[in-house]
Amino acid sequence: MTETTPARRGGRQLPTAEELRIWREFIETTAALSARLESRLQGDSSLSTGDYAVLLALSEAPDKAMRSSVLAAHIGWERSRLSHHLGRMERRGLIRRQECATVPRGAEVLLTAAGAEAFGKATFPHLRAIRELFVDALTPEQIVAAGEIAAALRARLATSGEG
Amino acid sequence: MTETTPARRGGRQLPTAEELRIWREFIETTAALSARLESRLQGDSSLSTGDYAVLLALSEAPDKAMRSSVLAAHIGWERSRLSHHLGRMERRGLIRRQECATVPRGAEVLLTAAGAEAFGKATFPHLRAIRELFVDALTPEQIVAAGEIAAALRARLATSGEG
DNA sequence: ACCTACCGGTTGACGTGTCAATGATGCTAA
DNA sequence: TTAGCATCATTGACACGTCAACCGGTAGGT
Repeated sequence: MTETTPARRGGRQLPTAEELRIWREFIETTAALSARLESRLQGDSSLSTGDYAVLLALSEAPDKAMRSSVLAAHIGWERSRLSHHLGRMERRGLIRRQECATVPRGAEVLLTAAGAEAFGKATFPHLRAIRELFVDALTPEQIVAAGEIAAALRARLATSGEG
Repeated sequence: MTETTPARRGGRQLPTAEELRIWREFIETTAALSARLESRLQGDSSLSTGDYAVLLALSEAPDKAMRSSVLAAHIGWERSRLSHHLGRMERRGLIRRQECATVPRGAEVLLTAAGAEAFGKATFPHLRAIRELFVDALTPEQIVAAGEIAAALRARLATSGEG
């Protein structure tokens, strides 16, 4: 972090070797962490994190139901992605879809009893895993730092071109 | 970070609301960052980050060639994943596979001229994007902290059960 | 020699994600 | 009225990842 600052290198656009090493460690570790959580959730409940996100949103919805596009916006997915995923979840009986009475061409997504039960059983182990693999792995200061780093990265993503 | 320590809560196993908020922000932002890098690389060079990892390893290999399983170990992939990916890359002419003379049943992966050229063209924009979206988004202290956080998370992943 | 066990690599099934194209339906303006 | 046009959702094609099964060959033990 000391020997060669960007300025000293005269407008260099490329990361240093050390920056690149940290980048790789950072991005690969977070990916591995996601994968591990995914695998834990799968083992504990036969749900994917995608399933979990959908079920969580529906569980918190007033009538355990949401319009498809509202749901997509809520969890930050493209409609196409959600549509594919709902198809798979419907096959497994976790949700149902029906025409929406109020909105033309709207599709109402309903949480089934099986879906609610699966979500209920998944919640505790999932949160415990987050605690074990993330919260307990870091010091309180590191958790704060992680939040700040995420915020800074997110801000950069928002300002740089979406492409 | 101070008001309620885990101990004060009597062996609680679940994250606090604030911890959970940071967790979500952290994991979603890193995923979005990966996706953005992927999309940049795709736009600049028509390569995926998987392609890039393979081409990078082959480029650095003595003869621009590696045995399949050595390559898999080098980039940390399962053999099956690599096999599928090499099939796709071979169809696009980025690499070739041939029987390995020295090792029975071994497969030698060769970098083609087209592969070397695609990698060469991709490198600079890719590193520039890493600098723009990661290095320049953070303060030097945050970069160090990111490295330490990654190391701590990685250590935890290594010690907790692989499942 | 033969049986077995492992090793390196491939394959198939399937879940997941993106992109582009396609219905179906209302809104708006000539 | 009707010709666009946006909106909501679905679909198909394809890339990518994991898991489990498979195959060919070498090596060990009996």
